[in-house]
Amino acid sequence: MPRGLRMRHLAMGPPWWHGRFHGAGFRITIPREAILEVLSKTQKHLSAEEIYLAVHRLHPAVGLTTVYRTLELLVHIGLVFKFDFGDSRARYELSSGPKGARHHHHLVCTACGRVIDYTDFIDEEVELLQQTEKGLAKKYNFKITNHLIQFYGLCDKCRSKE
Amino acid sequence: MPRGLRMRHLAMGPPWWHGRFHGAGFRITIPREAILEVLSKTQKHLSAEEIYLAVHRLHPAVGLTTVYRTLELLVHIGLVFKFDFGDSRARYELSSGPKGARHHHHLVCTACGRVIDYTDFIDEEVELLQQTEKGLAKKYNFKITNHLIQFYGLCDKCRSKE
DNA sequence: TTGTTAATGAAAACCATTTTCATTTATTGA
DNA sequence: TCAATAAATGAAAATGGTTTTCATTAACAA
Ligand SMILES: [Mn+2]
Ligand SMILES: [Mn+2]
Ligand SMILES: [Zn+2]
Ligand SMILES: [Zn+2]
Repeated sequence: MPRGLRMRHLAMGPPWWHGRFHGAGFRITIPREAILEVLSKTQKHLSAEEIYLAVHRLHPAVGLTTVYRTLELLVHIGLVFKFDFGDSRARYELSSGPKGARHHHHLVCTACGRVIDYTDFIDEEVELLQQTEKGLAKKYNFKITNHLIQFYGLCDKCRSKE
Repeated sequence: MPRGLRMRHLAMGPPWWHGRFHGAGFRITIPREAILEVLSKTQKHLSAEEIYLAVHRLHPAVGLTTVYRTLELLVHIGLVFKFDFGDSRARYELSSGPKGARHHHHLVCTACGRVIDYTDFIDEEVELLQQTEKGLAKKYNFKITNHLIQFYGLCDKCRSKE
């Protein structure tokens, strides 16, 4: 028996997100495992095709259609965030890992497309957002579930090229 | 001589945005006039096709291609904002009128797609944003030129249908 | 008015995403 | 363990908003 594998399996247990799937009545499949694997191993904001290419290395049978469908599902159950950074394709990012949230917003360079995650000033932001959300909810009778904040400008490198 | 017309013309002068065009070396054309006319007469967030249809009533010769090209130009020179509210087509809005800015952000209903402009809490927001932008500019050496804030949730009507 | 060149419109191309449909596979309960 | 069943998948085609191409038109400086 391959001891290493056995031990690793025992030590790891099923991935933390299995519960989310079973709970919602969805099946755990190789494409889904692979896509979550890819997303959990990067800090980047990958497009559907980039995810497809990464998955394709280990699982050449997985198709781009399935990547799109899986991403839609993951967004739907809240495991993944979908963003538009203005490059005419959707970008995806794991919403949080097993350890918990890592809430952040984005800085987008309008020249080269670079995207920077930032977590500074989040505290003040969160406070303002809560206040704003409360006020808006009352005034417009809106039930706010989410928000999007992005800053646009020129990054370090593109600034010096001006 | 049609006195009414003459007087109106004298009273109005050339539209306020003509200067912006000439200054940037762009020509003033019927399609461009018509598109700005449409945008200045609505509070809605129109799609390219909706603008095209509205322009088409008075100027049937104007094509959809020109609408796209003009909108791109208007966004480029800062007269128009382009938004993505998640309905898979861009939405456009005049950035400000002759009287000055009317800065606002958006509340988007994820059920029916309704978009509400809001201007409340903008003061506090602006303060936080300035602070945040300053901090981010320093930390990441980013030159911030713009920001996007949107809240998502369920509107009045969609809430009661749940 | 005229010459230059930007702007335009129709049609075709583009391309990220979605749909279709026949096939495969995860799950369940006998 | 093994069918039964419905969910999930992959290939190919379709979709639809947007962009490109290219011949024609028109803004405007001289
Ligand atoms: Mn991010
Ligand atoms: Mn608005
Ligand atoms: Zn850059
Ligand atoms: Zn609604």
